[in-house]
Amino acid sequence: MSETTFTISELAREFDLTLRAIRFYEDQGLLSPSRKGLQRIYSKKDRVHLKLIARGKRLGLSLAESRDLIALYDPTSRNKRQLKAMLEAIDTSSSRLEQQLNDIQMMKDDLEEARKRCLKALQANER
Amino acid sequence: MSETTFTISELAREFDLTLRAIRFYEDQGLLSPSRKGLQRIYSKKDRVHLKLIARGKRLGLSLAESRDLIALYDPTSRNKRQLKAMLEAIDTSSSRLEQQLNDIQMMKDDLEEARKRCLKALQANER
DNA sequence: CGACAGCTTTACGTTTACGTAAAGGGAATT
DNA sequence: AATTCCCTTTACGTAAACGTAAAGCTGTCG
Repeated sequence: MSETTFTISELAREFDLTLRAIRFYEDQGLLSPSRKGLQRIYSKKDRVHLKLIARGKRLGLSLAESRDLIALYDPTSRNKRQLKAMLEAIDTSSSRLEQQLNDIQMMKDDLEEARKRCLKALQANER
Repeated sequence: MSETTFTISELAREFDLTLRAIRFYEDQGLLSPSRKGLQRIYSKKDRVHLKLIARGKRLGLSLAESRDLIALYDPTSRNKRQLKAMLEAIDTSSSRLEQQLNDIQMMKDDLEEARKRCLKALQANER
């Protein structure tokens, strides 16, 4: 659209999401595009949010979890209690990511073995 | 239970799943425990399957996707066409894992930044 | 024997994350 | 003026993955 604003289909294309999905995220309070008449105009901030949502989706996060992560980006001033809660949330997320890294490594190993078995079977099959 | 068989609650504890979930996976054809009267007796193979399911779940896989991965472990003889299809499935899964690795790295970086901001805000807050 | 503990089935309910019409506004192109 | 394109709202529908009673079997412990 311009340098700083985006249409819904531009974002849909960029992040491989449907228009319906993007509107749904707005419904859930994760995006807040402005309007030009009826049409939605998305800001850079909206785009960042959507990027986080898409990334979270690929890692199996729920929208609620992505919402929490988005909140970590919001530079609103907070009191001590809130800040400590944020640090805890960050730790929880980090642990989960570590677990996922582990899972991915195991799965990669498994896939590599499966590939070998497959190739061997193909060779035996060739004759 | 013994060295080679498991009860449903043993597996539930080990993989942090509910009994209901495990029974559901059986319903979906991913597990096939034998019976002792009414009670389910799970084999080592069942346990392996469940481990794959749990791992897949943590990475956001659907049950259908986990089912496909489990099939890669099954050493049934296959024809050429099937073997080629398996290799394609393996490639697809691998690509997805690479994407996830990427996503995790970005998310870790983001979380680290958020943590720093948080600590800084806490410091400013102390005075 | 009674009462838990742990397992079972059946079956309806729920949450999440959208999909899918149906009907229409508004600008541009033919 | 009519078509086309892109966007909109409203609203009902759906797939996946279980949750949650309700009611019953089965072994063991006091």
